[in-house]
Amino acid sequence: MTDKGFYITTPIYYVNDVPHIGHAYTTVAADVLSRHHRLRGRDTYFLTGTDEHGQKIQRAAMERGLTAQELADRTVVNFQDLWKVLGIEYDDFIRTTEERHERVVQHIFSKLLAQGDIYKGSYEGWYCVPCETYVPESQMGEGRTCPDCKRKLEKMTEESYFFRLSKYADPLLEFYEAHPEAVQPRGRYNEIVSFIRGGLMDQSISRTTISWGVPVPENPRHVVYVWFDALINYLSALGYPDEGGLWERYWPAVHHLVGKDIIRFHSVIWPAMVMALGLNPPVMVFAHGWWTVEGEKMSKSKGNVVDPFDMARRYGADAFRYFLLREVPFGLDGDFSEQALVQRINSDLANDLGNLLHRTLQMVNQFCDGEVPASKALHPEDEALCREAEEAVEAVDRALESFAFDEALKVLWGLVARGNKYIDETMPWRLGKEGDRDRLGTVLGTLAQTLRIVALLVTPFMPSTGQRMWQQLGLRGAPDKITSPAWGGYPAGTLVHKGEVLFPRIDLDLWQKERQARAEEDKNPKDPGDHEAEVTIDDFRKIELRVALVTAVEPVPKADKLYKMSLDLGYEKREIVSGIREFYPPEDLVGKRIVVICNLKPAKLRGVMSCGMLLAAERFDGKNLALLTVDRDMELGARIH
RNA sequence: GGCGGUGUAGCUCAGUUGGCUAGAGCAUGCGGUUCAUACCCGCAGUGUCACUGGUUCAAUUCCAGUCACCGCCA
Repeated sequence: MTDKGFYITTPIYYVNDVPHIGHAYTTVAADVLSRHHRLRGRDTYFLTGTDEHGQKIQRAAMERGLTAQELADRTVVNFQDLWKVLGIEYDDFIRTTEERHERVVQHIFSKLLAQGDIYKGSYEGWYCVPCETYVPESQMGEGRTCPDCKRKLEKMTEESYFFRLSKYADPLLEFYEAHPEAVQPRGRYNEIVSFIRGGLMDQSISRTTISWGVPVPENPRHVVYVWFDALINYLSALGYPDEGGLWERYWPAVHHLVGKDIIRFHSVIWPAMVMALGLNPPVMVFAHGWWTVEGEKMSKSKGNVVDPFDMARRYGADAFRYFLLREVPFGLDGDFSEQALVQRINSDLANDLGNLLHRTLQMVNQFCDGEVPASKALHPEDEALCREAEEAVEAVDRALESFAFDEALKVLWGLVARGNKYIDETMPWRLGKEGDRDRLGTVLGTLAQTLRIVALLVTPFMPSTGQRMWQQLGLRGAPDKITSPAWGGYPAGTLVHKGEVLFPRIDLDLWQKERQARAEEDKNPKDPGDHEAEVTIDDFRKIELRVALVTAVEPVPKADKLYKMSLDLGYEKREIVSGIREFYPPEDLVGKRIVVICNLKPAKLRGVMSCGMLLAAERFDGKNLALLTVDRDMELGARIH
């Protein structure tokens, strides 16, 4: 590897998605590598972000009565929150709707257009008008129909800009022949090379049928196609092409972690784009596998999508991180199940690691008043453990050099097992009772040294666990600041602070029962109980509900829950007061079409007259609510029956 | 159909350029221990190394074929 630096990226995630285990997987992996290399003193940069352009976003926004930007602003938070919860420490988070990105997309487009790597042509394909998408030959249904809506496809010709990918087939092959490690794992490398050998077609990179994207500077009727736009984030985030930008420092020492579904974009189109810019292609694209859930493919319709927030809350972020990287070799597909996660927690985290720390500190407390004594003469078994620890440090480094997270963790747990065995062999409790202070001190000191190394090695994988071990061992500073995990860094005479166990064992019977109870509850939701007496249709008709547009929102003074909202009903304007301030910022409300009761008797709230009431759904616990809106365009004042 | 990969213990997988009784973890059984989160340590296993044939003193490892599964072929 180059010592130029270590630039690691995740894909930028599409804001239309809800974060799931796949997003968490890639990002945790990148975080571990980033933390690890940083700790080894390497110049490291970690980038993640979101992809916010494109037709799907545009349509999803319309369906929810938002602008595309509003939708993006709202959902980007899902990702940023998840990264906080999972302890992800990125250096930068880029959004493709940021000015710093769009500017670079336009710059690159213009540059490539000027030098002839982009040209104007026409795109011909089979188009589904209702779905507004082109359908490739391979995905068509019987008799040229749309795979989604089953309707007939139409042949369409559209003006489009093309990237001259064909020109880069040979340079790409040359590059890959010289750098067989540039696409990993090996199987993917073979696929990519044989794909390129089959010849490359120029790529359509602009659309005139959609508007949510970066406009082509030379021809604003066109919007840059979302993939061309998105890939550029890896450079735009580094301040390309500005002089003195980070890209000069980190390019091409970039390592792209991607799912196997998007490897072609990253190892064919993207390197070609980069070559067209006169830069060297990325040093590595690593395609990891996919997760199934309980043996089945994950899908929204099956309802088996794993929610990383839920896993982190229920089992802890560190345990979840550990499981993802330990269970399956990076690059292969894996299967997720809560059962397997719980087993890992119990056997690896609780029994092996947590218990090793716990029993060691317990003996320090019990036999040495909480103070780790100085080591005296070393016996062969002490030296063996020391050697083992030093070898583990090297082996973990080596494994991570090839992104073999599972190997690294196996090595580390081998050291933990050695520690447990060492205790059984040396029997420090017997030394304590027999009063062999010297030997006891040496044994406990050796264990403390070992645990210190374990904490350091564990930290990139499980940052808060490393921190907790550090603290319990009574060490100063922080494990994510120590750059060389050398033996002997544990000072004699240190007072330990034995605290709560790192990972409580999960009682399997109890866990099963709780799980069943949860499943039951999902099937038979709890009755909230606040039911009303039966009403007739005439009773209901007395309530006049209409569609209203929110035109202005301002807080009511001295009332932290209230807004004064100006509404437009089409035939008249009026003001209402509403207690939704803690759930919606004003800018989220203005422009929304909501549902109001118009014939409610006006009332004065905090000195402000309220002429009507809006409708919202409230969660059982009252901790959130959602406004009622209409699900398609509707004239103001429309009556609701 | 073309190219590539995989098939090893109940489960998940390691097996470097062919060579000592084929390994690890988990799960199972038995024993030890009591500092510890009923934890840890030790021992015990079971395998026609997919199938058939070939090369070789020797093949899980190399070669050919068969079967099964998987990936890529915009």
